[in-house]
Amino acid sequence: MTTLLLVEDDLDLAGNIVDYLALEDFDCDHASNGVAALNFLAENEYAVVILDINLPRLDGLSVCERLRAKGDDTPVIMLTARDQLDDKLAGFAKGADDYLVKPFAMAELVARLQALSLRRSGQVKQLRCGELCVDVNGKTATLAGEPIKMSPTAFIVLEQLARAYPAPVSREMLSQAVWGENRPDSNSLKVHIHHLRKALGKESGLDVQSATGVGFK
Amino acid sequence: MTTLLLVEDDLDLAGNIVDYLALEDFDCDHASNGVAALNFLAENEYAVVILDINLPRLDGLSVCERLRAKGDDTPVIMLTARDQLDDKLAGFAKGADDYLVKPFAMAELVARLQALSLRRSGQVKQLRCGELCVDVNGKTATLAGEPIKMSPTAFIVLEQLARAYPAPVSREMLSQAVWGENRPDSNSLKVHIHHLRKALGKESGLDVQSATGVGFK
DNA sequence: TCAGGGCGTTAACCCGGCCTTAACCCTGAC
DNA sequence: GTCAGGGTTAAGGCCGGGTTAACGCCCTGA
Repeated sequence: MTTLLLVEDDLDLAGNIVDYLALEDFDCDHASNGVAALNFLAENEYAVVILDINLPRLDGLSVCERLRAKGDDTPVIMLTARDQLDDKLAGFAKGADDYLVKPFAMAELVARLQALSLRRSGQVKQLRCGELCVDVNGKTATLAGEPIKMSPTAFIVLEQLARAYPAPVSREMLSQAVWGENRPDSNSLKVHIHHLRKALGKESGLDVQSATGVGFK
Repeated sequence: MTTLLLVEDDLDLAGNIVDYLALEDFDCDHASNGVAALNFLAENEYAVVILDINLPRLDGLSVCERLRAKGDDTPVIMLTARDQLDDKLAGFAKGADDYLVKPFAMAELVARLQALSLRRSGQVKQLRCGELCVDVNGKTATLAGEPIKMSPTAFIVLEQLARAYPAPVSREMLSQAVWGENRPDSNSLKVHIHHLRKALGKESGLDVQSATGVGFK
């Protein structure tokens, strides 16, 4: 069951979508104007946002723009009757991930939702970064086919790095992933990263660090 | 510059796409049949795959299916003349991330490519000034493709300059960005700018100054 | 029950790079 | 000629990451 936000002012259509998606195992929150949408988004995490462009109070393009400005990268699929190329480009320019023109087939909406949500977070059990292959389920990793021996926590760190690859991950993020809230005092993380580095050997990419950013792959 | 794989057997169309994408800073490998595509994918890493469905040797749906079976989750955008709903659903079912029906506008293809590639790699926020490319998240900068080695504070200065480009930035602004409130006494800024200049080398534009305004790019 | 090994944590130490500072140099203007 | 402003360079201190070793815990197997 994945949760998503539907932003649509046509209540009939919204109802249809909610009902249909319920059958497909999607749970919908519903906002009927742009301001409400932003409020929902500020308070909850969604797998995807379905965003109509013509909205009261604040139009969909602006909603998307503000969302991105806040650093939120929740996938957005725009839903609108405007089918001109410029409209589409405007949507993508504001940070949309997909753009569907009304009228559309429910089945296509579902397919696109799944492509955006399922694939993105979870589901993918194998992460690949060049020679490195991380099996999230099996808690194992291989480098150029050779299995890598490492401790559980080292694996957690590696998994985080692999997920974000090639973007860097902050120390904060890594601590969060390993310890949750009550994280230990000292340089434990340093040591784990050190172990990880040693486990990976010198080959392939290593991980780097900066004032705030940390490790690549 | 992002690299992608174009799989298309119509050589005229493929040529057009490659040329057009080159203008948009995409670097394309090209495969003209399904088997070749899988070989490319086995040996290289791509930001996105553009995949025609009607292909010699092995059709696009099968290519995508095998790719996913191997655990590869490179984003795939399918490109085909088949516009029936069932065709689209089949594409998504095989693991496609997007589906574009021919004929399509090049601009839309580019927009969708960017949505697929940029977003996945952690929201690459980059500022460009001619040959110079500044990655705000990764805290790195490249000049004509070559990474530039520089200290954190030098990067902050560069980022400010790149943001304002081509407008000049006041010393005041730069100090604010680097130090916040309690800024140091002496000519530290001068030194950092000097380091930055040296890091950038003599090439491309350098930075200038005026009575109160400072550096361009 | 006890011994051992793996793992996580902590502390101590090393090392390099970065930032700062303080000269000094150069050029252009008055 | 002097002065002011920016540019350059070198020296020194500090901070932070990297490395290593030791300790304690838990789980396992004898």
